[in-house]
Amino acid sequence: MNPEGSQKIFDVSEYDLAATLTSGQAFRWRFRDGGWESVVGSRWVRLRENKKTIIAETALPVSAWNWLRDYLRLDVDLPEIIATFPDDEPMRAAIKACRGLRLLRQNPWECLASFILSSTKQIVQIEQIVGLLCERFGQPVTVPTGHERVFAFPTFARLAQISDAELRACKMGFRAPYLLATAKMLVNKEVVLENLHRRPLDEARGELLKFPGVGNKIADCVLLFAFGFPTAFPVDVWVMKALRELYFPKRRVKLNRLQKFSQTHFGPNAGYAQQYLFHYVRKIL
DNA sequence: AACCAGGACACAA
DNA sequence: TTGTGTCATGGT
Repeated sequence: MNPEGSQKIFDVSEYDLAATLTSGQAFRWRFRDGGWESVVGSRWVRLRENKKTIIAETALPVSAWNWLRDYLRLDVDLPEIIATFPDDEPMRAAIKACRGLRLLRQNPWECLASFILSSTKQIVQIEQIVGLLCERFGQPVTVPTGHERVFAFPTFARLAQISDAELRACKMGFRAPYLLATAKMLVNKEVVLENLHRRPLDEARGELLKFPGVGNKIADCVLLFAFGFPTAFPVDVWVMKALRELYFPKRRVKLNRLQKFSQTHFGPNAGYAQQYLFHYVRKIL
């Protein structure tokens, strides 16, 4: 393919790349030429899946692949996770419909910024906004010869010096001041994202809630998709629909009640269960 | 053409 | 604590 780059074959089982990369946890993966392309950190990468392998290809030489193993969480034993799900009808249906669905481990800042931009937006629109942001303010990364230009996710230091108007021009609307203020707080070290994964869940959530535009739902997304807290359970409109229609049919249950239910019912890997429900209801509704 | 989208926030009651 | 309007933009 590209003689300058590297290729690596990972042995995997129960890993559905398409489901994982399009399930609304990451917003920068695109399917092209038979593979999934994105930027992880500052590296362009293309992933293809065979029966029992994932083939990774980079544009630059790579000596160690732990950055990608970590991102894809290749060490996770999925059947072991699924075995902890509650044994009820909705979960059985979701598991059956989402074989191989995984959670990623994303960069905290990119994840936080992306989900600040996600509120009351459809996934396709979030992808568009994030795409514009990277294209306009991100550092260019090396791509295979002849490939279109690709950019890294912009740093918070870079975004902190961008005007409100420039951000709104990326179609993010009222979310622009939230993103800008968040970037500035990070520059000033009012909140530090590093090592947040070592803190207790509630403390880590408390730190994330300090950012403007971040409430419980977005905080839980970052806790789950970036910091790897296995019980974080973001409840958005889709998960709310899933919980209402699958667990409380024909009863008008309030969001607060659903959140309490989610914290007690889904076990030590509730976050994974949540992702299965999310992906499941979006397929059947 | 209405309705809705991986919400958060200020403000009522 | 629980409910309502508002914010910006575009897909379905």
